[in-house]
Amino acid sequence: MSGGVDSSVAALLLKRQGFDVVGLFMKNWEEDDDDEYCSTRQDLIDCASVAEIIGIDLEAVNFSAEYKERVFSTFLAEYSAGRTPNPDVLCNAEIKFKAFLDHAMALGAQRIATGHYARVRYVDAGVGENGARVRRVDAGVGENGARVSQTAGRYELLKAVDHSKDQSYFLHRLTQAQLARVMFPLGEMKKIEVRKIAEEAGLSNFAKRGSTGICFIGERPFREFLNRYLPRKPGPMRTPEGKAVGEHIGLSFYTIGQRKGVGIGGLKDSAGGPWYVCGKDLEKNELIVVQGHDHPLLLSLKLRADDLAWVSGEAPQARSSYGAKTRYRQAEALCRVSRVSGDDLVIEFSAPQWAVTPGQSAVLYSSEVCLGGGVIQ
RNA sequence: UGGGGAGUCGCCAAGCUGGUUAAGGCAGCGGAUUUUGAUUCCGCCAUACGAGGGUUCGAAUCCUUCCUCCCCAG
Repeated sequence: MSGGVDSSVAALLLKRQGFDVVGLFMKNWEEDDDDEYCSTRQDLIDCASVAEIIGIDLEAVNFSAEYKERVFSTFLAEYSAGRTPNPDVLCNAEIKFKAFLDHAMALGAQRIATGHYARVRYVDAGVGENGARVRRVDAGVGENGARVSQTAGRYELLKAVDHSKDQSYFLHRLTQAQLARVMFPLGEMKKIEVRKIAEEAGLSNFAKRGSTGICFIGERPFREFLNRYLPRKPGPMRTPEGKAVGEHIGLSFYTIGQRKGVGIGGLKDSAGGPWYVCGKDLEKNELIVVQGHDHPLLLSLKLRADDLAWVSGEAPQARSSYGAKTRYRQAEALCRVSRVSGDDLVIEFSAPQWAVTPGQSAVLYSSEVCLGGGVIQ
């Protein structure tokens, strides 16, 4: 439980369904305990309040060490390499659904549940991707816990019913073993319904604003935050034609498609549109910028990804008509997988994608099913 | 130095045949959206028009002096 409405309602729903629920509050970041952006204290208070109301025990666990070691270190390494990682994808794979899952199991739990908007279903053996003989894995199933050891079928990660809140993107690196022990009680609900349930149940946080920013670290001025760990390294900003148009503070502090912070004002003979980052030249320490949101250099028809992870454990077939997302909250795009191996994957889109960014995850979908994905190169 | 041109918000840039509150864009700031970083959307952003004098009921817009910059001559 985070202290937000989602995980609170998730706990509430399970409790109502008769599960023996224990709330676990994770604290995974302790470098900013006293600063203005730290909301951990309040979050814990909210958790305690909710736990009291729904009548469950609450425990706190601290995975700060694991978080730093398995998530934050890669986060920094990626940024210093000029890329733009998605720490929350890693956080789910390594912390929430690994360290935390293990901890819960050690405590004697059968499953863990979170407030994510996504669904899991168990598919019996012999049924294809579009098979009809599927069996929902939800709160009603699972007395006997995980089925991962059975060779009979497999688990699928599905999008949330409410596509506008779907968070399967963040969960795409989860494995069969992990999914076998996971429940997402909110997968079929809409956010408004969740808040309504919270309000009706008298949960004090029913109207609490959703948290954003890197999970466990929270929302804060990003440049300053990054600058605490990475040094500035100024250099020129250039157009693809080589014209110098400004100065950057360090390649790590920018991402592809970024407009804010580029700081280029009006130029003598330019059209006057905003400037966007479209590339980085690490050798020369130059930031490449273009003018206009629809500049061709901001568009990609294909991408290569590696560090692959597939929910089923097996790579999907190279074929057409998959859906793919190159970042969270971007419309899914029609694509074909033109090459896939154990090491990497090449995706070709039917329509150009805007600001495909190295370090972000490319996630594949087959209609409602999240297949997994990799890291964009 | 002579001749020509220009000086309007951090940067571009309208307005400069005088008339209520000085366009717009970029940047910046604030907010909305958002469990990454971005994007997107909305709002704010020159009592001030290089400086000083005039003319006028009224000037960024006319006159004048000075300052600065650019171009061509030398």
